[in-house]
Amino acid sequence: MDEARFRMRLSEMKAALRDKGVVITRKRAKILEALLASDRHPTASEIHESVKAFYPGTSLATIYNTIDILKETGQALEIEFSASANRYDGRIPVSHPHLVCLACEKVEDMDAAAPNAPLELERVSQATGYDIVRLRTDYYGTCPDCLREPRADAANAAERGFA
Amino acid sequence: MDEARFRMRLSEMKAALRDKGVVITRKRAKILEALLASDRHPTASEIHESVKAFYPGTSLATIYNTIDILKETGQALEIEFSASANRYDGRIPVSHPHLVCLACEKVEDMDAAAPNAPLELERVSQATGYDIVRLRTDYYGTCPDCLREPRADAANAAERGFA
DNA sequence: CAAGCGTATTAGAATCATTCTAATTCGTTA
DNA sequence: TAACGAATTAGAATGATTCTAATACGCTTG
Repeated sequence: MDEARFRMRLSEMKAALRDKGVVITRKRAKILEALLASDRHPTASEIHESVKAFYPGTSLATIYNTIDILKETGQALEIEFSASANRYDGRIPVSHPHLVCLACEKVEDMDAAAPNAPLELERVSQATGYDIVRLRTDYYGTCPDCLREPRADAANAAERGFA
Repeated sequence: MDEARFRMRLSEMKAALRDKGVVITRKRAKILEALLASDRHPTASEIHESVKAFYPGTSLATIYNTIDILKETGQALEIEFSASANRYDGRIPVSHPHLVCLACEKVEDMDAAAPNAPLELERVSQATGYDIVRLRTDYYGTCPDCLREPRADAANAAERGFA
């Protein structure tokens, strides 16, 4: 990311926050910079380390706080590796696409139009120089049941029980 | 999943475990059954609840233990929602495919041949009846750097530092 | 410049899933 | 039945995230 793009994106982010009435404090500005400066898709803790170099007293909570605002305003994408409990599939034990219902937390197999995984791995390996061994595809949304009977929480999940 | 498929898959799993010298205890058998019986892609804790109905004294550690064996033998697929720390992308704040290096834990954007997300969401919504709002695509493997200079651990990640 | 107010920030506790540890129990075979 | 290795256990440890309640900051107004 070159200097010009960096600054353009940075002011874009700040503008988006100000539009929502969020105050851009010096610490928050540093958090945005740290996020943009890294080409590693940093963790909250990495951003924290980076910001502490300038403002030693900064708390991790402030990082999470600012990240929340960025997510809410669509200015940062979270790549979730720590969302909730892992799920297990014993029926089809190889990579395949899943549908995740955000309302009832159901996870379904998406059989239709599943990409041909081995071929896809090969294609991406060729294209990127990686040795790709696994592919993950998840679609997030609301399932037909929950669309019919909307609820704010995940009560459906509990209610449906485990069987 | 009908009864016939259930039993077929169950004995397949047991056979695979026995092939590796793993003893199929009664508890382990129940764990396999609970995993297969659920059409919700259960969590470890859900499996635990289910098994406890038959063997009340069962420890969660036993569930994880058995799941580990299933993963190692390729008999269960883990859908990870709890793997490590979340990562953040401020540069491209909308869903796009990522390459994840399992050696150095780098996360890169995969620009080439990115699917057209909005169209893809629409297509899957149509096909499934879900209201799909988000798509996640991750390719896991080893990056070119780590292929050149192989290490068993994630030392690269620390070494490269954060910038 | 001081007072007051609302937001930002803080340290540390709480939570949750997972992994680890060290002791106990089980199952099989001699 | 004894003995051995594997399975299982409870509980502690770990790590990321969220929560909480108190403090600090920055702005505006008097």
